[in-house]
Amino acid sequence: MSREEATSPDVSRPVVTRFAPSPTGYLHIGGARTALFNWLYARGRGGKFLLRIEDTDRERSTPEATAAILRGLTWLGLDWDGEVVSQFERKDRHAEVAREMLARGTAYKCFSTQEEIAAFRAEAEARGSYALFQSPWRDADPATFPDAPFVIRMKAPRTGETIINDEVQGRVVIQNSSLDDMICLRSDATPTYMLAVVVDDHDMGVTHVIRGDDHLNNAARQQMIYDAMGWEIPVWAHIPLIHGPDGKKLSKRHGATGVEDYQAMGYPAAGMRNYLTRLGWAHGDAEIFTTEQALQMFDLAGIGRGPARLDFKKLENTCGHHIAMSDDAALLHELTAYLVAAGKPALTNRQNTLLKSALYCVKDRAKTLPELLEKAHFALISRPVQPDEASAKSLDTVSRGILQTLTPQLRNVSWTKDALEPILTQVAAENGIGFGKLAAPLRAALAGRSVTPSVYDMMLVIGQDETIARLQDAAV
RNA sequence: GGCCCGUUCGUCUAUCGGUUAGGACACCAGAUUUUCAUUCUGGUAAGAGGGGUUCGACUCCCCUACGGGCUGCCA
Repeated sequence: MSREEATSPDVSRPVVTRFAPSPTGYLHIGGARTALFNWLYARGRGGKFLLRIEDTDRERSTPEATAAILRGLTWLGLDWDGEVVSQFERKDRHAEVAREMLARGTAYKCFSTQEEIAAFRAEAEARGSYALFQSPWRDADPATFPDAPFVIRMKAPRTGETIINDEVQGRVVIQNSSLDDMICLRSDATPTYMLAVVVDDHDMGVTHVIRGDDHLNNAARQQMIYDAMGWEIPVWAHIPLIHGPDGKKLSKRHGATGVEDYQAMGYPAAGMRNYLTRLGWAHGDAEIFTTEQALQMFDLAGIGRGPARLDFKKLENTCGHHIAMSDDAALLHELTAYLVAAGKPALTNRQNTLLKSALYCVKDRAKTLPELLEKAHFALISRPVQPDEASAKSLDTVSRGILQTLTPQLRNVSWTKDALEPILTQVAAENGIGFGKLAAPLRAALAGRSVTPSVYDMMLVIGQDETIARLQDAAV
């Protein structure tokens, strides 16, 4: 199979992967998944995961974007090794390599101006054809060089083919005749992306380049630079991009595209990781798994070749499982971070304590953090309880009367479900109503909601005194 | 325009020439439940189209369609 043949592992080298975003905006969901795949691959193999900010485009790069990317990765729990590398700061090294290519004869100085190149293209277009720009300086005699600005271009082979052995895409053959002599160093001596990635990946010891498949074609040009410098080519893995629910390329039109938006919407990081891992990757029937399990299972062979669409329902379902699975302390911690991210007020100590004791009965019914908070509403509020519209309806005069007869019976009982259950059932029976009819006003009185956990759980969580007080409030 | 990549239920996917094409989400029906939810049971639902190769193709090859990418002194 081509995917197996594509493998050229060098088991003697430890795995080094990297995530290399350009800081032109927030960390979008597709980039987050790319980072996750790199992280999983490296960490699952005892390797290193590096972070490099591709900030060579000074016009569009901002420190705010870099900060947002770092925040996003941190939230997702994707920790990187060593310092964050700024590509811009390595520009001297890039220029050095360009000069070395010059010395090796694998690159050349090109004095063609941008106007000349534009004119060349315009002419080709006017003829209705398309032609690669071929620099007249490729084989020029240095004696003819003008005293003018120049760029350094790769002296790319014009015949033959370049073969990309990709772990995901298989063997991809690119005709060299379809590639031009790309610019490596601009006339202002700054490197282009094409040169900078290769130099950085090489210098950083990157062994596996896992990135979006929009770079698949670029890999051929980059491979030429590796060859020109006599460097070892990394293992390529070009993964399909994520699309919106409508199958179109992900954009702002689809709403939330930044990972921080997801945090603010209350998706737990563990659920997010699980969902993103499964998006475009599979390992048999594994659906819900911990990060430790993902680390064990993740491999390049499991990555699919088609673009995957975002499915919020499945995201929610996955997150629901993770909320139910996570331990209370971690959940509370995450909840705190969520409130900050969502710009909501923090919980008081009292609320925290009550919420903690309420978790057992709300954890497995929430798919997101705000949903969890809503289910735990009864534990977060203090008297007087304000019933919402739906629950207020069940507090009519009849049910108020019932609450009045019930409350005194709650005073001298041991506060356990076993002791409370017979009392409530009996009160319901005495009034000739089903238990459901009694539960409704209880919910309204205790939580001010018509949808809550079991009334027993609520009573146990808030305690005897608070229960009686809330019932008395509602009974008058 | 040229080149490159992709295409299995609505969605994420399994399958690596021989399966009643499996699982998950969603959806529908039923059961459990003091509400909602959870949980449980069952169900609907797929190989883009057309040619080959082969005893046999979802799987290999070609063409078409559709989607995406690259084709910048952007990354």
